[in-house]
Amino acid sequence: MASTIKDVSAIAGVSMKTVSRVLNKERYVSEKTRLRVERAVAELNFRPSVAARILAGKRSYQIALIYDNHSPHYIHQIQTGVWARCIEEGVRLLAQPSDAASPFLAREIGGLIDQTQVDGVILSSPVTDAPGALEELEQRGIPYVRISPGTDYDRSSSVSMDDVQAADDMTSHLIALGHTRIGFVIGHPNHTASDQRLFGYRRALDKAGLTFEPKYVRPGAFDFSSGEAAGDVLLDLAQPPTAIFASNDDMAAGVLTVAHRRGMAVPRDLSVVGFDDTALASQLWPPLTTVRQPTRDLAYAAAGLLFDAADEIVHRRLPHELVLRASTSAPKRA
Amino acid sequence: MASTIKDVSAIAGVSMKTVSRVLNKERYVSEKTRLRVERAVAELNFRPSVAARILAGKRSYQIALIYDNHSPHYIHQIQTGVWARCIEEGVRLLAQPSDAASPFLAREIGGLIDQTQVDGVILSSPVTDAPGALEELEQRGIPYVRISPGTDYDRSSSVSMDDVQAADDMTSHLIALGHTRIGFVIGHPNHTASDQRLFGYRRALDKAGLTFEPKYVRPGAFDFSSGEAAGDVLLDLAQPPTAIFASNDDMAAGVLTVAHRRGMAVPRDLSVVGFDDTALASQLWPPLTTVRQPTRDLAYAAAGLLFDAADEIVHRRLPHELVLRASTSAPKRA
DNA sequence: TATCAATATGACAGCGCTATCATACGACCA
DNA sequence: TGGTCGTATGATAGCGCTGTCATATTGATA
Repeated sequence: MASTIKDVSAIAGVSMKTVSRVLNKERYVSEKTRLRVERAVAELNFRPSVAARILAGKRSYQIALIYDNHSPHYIHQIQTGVWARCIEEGVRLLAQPSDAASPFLAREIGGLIDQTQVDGVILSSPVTDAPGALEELEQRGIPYVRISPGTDYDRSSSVSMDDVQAADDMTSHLIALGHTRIGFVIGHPNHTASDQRLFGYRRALDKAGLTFEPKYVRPGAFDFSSGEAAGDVLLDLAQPPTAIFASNDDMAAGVLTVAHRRGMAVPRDLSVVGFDDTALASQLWPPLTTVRQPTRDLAYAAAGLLFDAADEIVHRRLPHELVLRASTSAPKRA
Repeated sequence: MASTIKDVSAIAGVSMKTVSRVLNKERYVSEKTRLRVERAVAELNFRPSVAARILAGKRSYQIALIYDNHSPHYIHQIQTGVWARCIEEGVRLLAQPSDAASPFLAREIGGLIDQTQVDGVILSSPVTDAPGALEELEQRGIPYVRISPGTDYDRSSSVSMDDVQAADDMTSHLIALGHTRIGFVIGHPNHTASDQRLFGYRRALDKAGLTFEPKYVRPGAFDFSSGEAAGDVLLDLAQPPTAIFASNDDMAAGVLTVAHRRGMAVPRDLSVVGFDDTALASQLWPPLTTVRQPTRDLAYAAAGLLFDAADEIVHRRLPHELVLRASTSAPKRA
């Protein structure tokens, strides 16, 4: 069946340990023997057993990605990014869905570590902010990196974008177009990014000397139907907004649907913008002006931080970008 | 740190082997000792090391899911379904992206098995039809189940839906509405489902006594932009179709965008339908009439077949459903 | 030439489990 | 009463690697 390190060592005419040295790129192996071993490995198409490595060694060559997010696009990009970096490193990725609000989260993470002996963990938002989870990881001394954490910023390395600035940029863009009544749909209350985007919206209004009107701000949950609900309320106002900024693309799609349903033309009668730049944004009609969140790159960078794991804590901030499409224009003259 | 089976056996006052028996639900353990062991396990919060189990035993308590698909929604549903079933079984899932067209696919799968000793493999379309992959699995005697295979139907257990019938149903629905010029956008050539959906479309035309017009059929690739391209060609025809059936929702979104861009009202000027019923379908304007493909359930069932693995080959076929939304109506009177 | 560090290799234990085989204890039948 | 079976438990080996320590072998230096 599958060959073992013993088979390789027999063919190469060296000890098992020397084969192990070659596999792990340890020092103190002569060029000559290294080549002999590598030839034997290739000949047998030998792959070391992960299980045996874990059991015998300190490293497991596995990391876990823990996520709780209901946007398939977001998860997909996170997975893809982390996975790409793992491939480069020759490390296996265990993708672990979970429930950030579950009281058993810490226990589940502990179980995962005991069972798999992963070398490190990547937490994506909002699991990043589950206090039990962080404690569990620290108690076990497992290195971890967080993607877009909202709290305990100094507790671990992390990667993130500047949600406040991005929301500020987007709001300022709408103001620059001439909008003064700008609706806002907040994200899911579990995600810290929600607060930050709201804050950026307010900051931009302040800077422009516009007064913040609570009636123009509606709660949401990052999903399509909460966008619809918020859109309906906003457009029912006596003085409806001329632009609506939804905290993510899914909710923006909901707003767009409401506008269509009411026979409003976008962007002529209403400008709509989102956040994330998921595939959805460019597949809607009209294509959505949005903020490009570098999700894949954030995930890639997070894995990088984990592997480079110097002991110091590092925060990497990746740039966002305004993506201007066809869902925005100057407001209609009243 | 993490406790071992030895710690448990000490506390419970039994041998390691007896603890092992309890963990594996083997026969021949008295009720009394079983309870004692279970109490000790709970007390220590003990989780057996997967690595040690793999190394010592025959089973690895891991299965792999191999996919190559660029629709995040589809992957997400597949992953979710398989994962749900794995949880029930207490089995770990390794999700493995891959490239179905790669000449190294078989070798990669072989490597995965050697490294991880997975107990079984789930292949999702189109990896299901990569001949090298199947050979590799059979040669190693690893049980595998395929989700929506297109070829070698008798070679393994599988789960699938009836793509031909579904496309037939959808086409018949359009015909029943009064459409006679029905455009069709084919799926990605790598996926067998593409052929089957095309076949179903033709069968429905035949049954209704409509002649098949090659000019109404355009190639596609299951992505948004190929839908746009096909839509443009179809709507440029001297006698354009009054309805367009795209082989998946992403492409239907592309067609919808083309229609909007031309100032056509959907469904008044053009009916558009898709296939899959991804989240996208209900987030578009107008909401898309489509075929609900039971992706999550297919994945769940596939994992079930793998675990039940009687030696016989089983094919499970899950029902589809026409989801009628607002993107279809009778054609405009000429 | 003797000494030492740097380099190169191997012998062997043991990681935490499961498989195999041995053993012990009733219960039951002839 | 002894033999046999089904049930319940333990002792021990070993899965395929890596870590530790011991042991060459080299080249440079005193």
